[in-house]
Amino acid sequence: MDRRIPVDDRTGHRIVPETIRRSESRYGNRPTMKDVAARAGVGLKTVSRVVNGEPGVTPETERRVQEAIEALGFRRNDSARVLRKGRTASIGLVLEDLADPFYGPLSRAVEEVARAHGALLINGSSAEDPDREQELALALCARRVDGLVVIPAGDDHRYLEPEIKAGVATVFVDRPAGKIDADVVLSDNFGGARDGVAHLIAHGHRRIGFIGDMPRIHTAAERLRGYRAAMEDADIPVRDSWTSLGVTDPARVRPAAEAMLSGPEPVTAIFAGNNRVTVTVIRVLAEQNRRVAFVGFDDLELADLLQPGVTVVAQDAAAIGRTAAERLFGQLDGNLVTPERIELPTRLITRGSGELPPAD
Amino acid sequence: MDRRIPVDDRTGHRIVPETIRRSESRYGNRPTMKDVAARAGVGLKTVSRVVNGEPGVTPETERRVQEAIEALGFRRNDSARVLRKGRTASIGLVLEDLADPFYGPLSRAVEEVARAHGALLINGSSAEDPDREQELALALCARRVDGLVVIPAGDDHRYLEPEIKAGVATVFVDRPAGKIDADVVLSDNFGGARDGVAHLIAHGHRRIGFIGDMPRIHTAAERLRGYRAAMEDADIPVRDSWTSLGVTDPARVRPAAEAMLSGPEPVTAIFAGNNRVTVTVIRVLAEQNRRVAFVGFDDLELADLLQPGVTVVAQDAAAIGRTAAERLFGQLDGNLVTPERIELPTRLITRGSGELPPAD
DNA sequence: TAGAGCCTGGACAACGTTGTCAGATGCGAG
DNA sequence: CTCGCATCTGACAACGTTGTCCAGGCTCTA
Repeated sequence: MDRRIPVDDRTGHRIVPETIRRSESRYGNRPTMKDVAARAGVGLKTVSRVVNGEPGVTPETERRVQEAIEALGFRRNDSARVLRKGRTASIGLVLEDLADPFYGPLSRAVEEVARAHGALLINGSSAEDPDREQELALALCARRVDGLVVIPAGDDHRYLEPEIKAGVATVFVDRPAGKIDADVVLSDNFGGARDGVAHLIAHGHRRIGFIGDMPRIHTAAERLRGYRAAMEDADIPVRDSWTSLGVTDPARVRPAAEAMLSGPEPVTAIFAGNNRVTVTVIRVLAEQNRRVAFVGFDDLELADLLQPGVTVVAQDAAAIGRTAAERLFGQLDGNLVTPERIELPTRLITRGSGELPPAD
Repeated sequence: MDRRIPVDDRTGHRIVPETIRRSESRYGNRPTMKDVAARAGVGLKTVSRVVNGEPGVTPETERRVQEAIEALGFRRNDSARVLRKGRTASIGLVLEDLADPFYGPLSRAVEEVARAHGALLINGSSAEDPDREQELALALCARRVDGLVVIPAGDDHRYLEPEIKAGVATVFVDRPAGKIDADVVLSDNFGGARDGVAHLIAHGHRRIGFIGDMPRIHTAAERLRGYRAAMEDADIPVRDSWTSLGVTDPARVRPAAEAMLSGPEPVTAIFAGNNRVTVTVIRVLAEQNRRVAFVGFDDLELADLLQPGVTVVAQDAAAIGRTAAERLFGQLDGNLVTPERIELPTRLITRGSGELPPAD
């Protein structure tokens, strides 16, 4: 393959014949409106009119144009359109991890609302990394998405200020934005956790463990606060050994749970701060020979089929996504001006594990 | 809200004063390279050079430009860039439903590969509707995505021919493309189902039920074929009443399963054709007082915690996504020319339900 | 000190589309 | 026959960026 390409001695740039250069600059050579116009024997603008269904074209002309479009396999280049019109009819969604079952329905809900508004959804996963979140969000802004739904990984979103000022609609989801004033849609994490723990207390438990994520994550902090509030409401002092923070991966949740269950003052019930923790705790509890009550935050598929059924505080991921997206398009339509914080209620689903009495 | 907008009597177009129109045409007024150039007191191209890290700019000039960029909150408009360069550095993913737990990891895997190639991922759900699939795929092509990963809903993809000819890299996933020749990445549905059913047979079952989706769906047909092959290999004639096709929603799977389990020749084991069927069948089996063996296609979270654990034929969604995406970028790099069909192996995970003996 | 060569910077066209506006055409009325 | 009007059509600029190419200033050497 000695197909040497001549090089400009001075600049080092490759010198390529016009014909080759053309086919190199894009894949294949897509027909443009100009090509269609030429083939149909009409003006450029007439083609544009036909493509966009604008009035003022004779049926006969339209037919000729349609024929040419068909024959050439023309498809309008939306990039160029966007450049001209200013709006891209696409919105961005920055979430943590699309593989997480919580985000699938959320993303889908956002997509459905976007679709109803004629917009496409571009999404990316931050992998819980603030830098990557920023990189992604800004890349989406560079694409000139009309709006941005962000599930924050970091806690400083001032980098979005110029974008918001420039008119990019922005809604934060699941956790509030850091250091800027913006719309937020989230679950009532505090209330949900408080209710879940109160549920355990109502069933006679006093020594209740809490395993959650790092408190620097807003949801984790709120749920911890809910746990503490419920305990305080019931006048139960909380032992340090009953709470485990900052662990979510199985290898570390397991010993944390086991420690709570042994110790001098073993817990009789555990509240899990999120779905990943829940899964591991359920595993640990299944291995115990005494029955320990359990309530988890976030619902799980098949939770009702386990023995006992898993009682959970459920969030409605789809509702959150829908609300956020609607808020976003509300901003775009210019109806919404002042940022708002919308808290969606959670729902306690009792299935058995949370109703077990203390095994003292 | 009587904010009437004057309308041109003739065209019906809204007549909007220039000032408003401008702010309507884009949100806010984003600074352009021209603005940056003016502020920094340099030429347009110099700004471009700085933004793209091209050589040939004095540190001092670069500093001035950076300062202006900072001050104005400039961000390059990638739409314009795309128009000029021909490539969008984005790929499209058309899947069935992002809320389905199978597609989350798949999508995420595609995203990771895209990211490694500096591309963004735009995805959309077809909701298993062929028209919507086409609409989505073509919308993505209009955006000039560099490539397209499609999980087919329909069975005729000739509408993509002009796009493929124009250079849009295309890979089909999970099911082969209809009526066109293109890359496909899928699981060994036939082999997986055959293995799963053979596993049941090996544990002594002869009356084995199959509940699957409509055979017009390729995966469903292949799995059915696998079921039949396994039965035939063991010289077991299949009763019509043992197979139920075309049902996936719980309301219809339930009676189908119950019918197989009663009847004159009740099955002693059931093979489920996909994850949605699996969930319902497990529910039905949990209510039975005799133990029925079970193997499902597709893994489930918590499958190991059920009593008994659920034996499944697992697909590796992430591997499928990764393979497809790599194939896509392979096409884009011009390495791959002839379409190929790549089948990924499935894995039988034994957890108990599939090892139950027949309860005759 | 002049000339050659390098380095930096900027003017300009082009990407494919849409908005504006004016020209062409056809028809009916004066 | 000419004018006016309505209808249809097309030339042209602009969107914001990048590739090409040339100019001017600098350094280095003879």
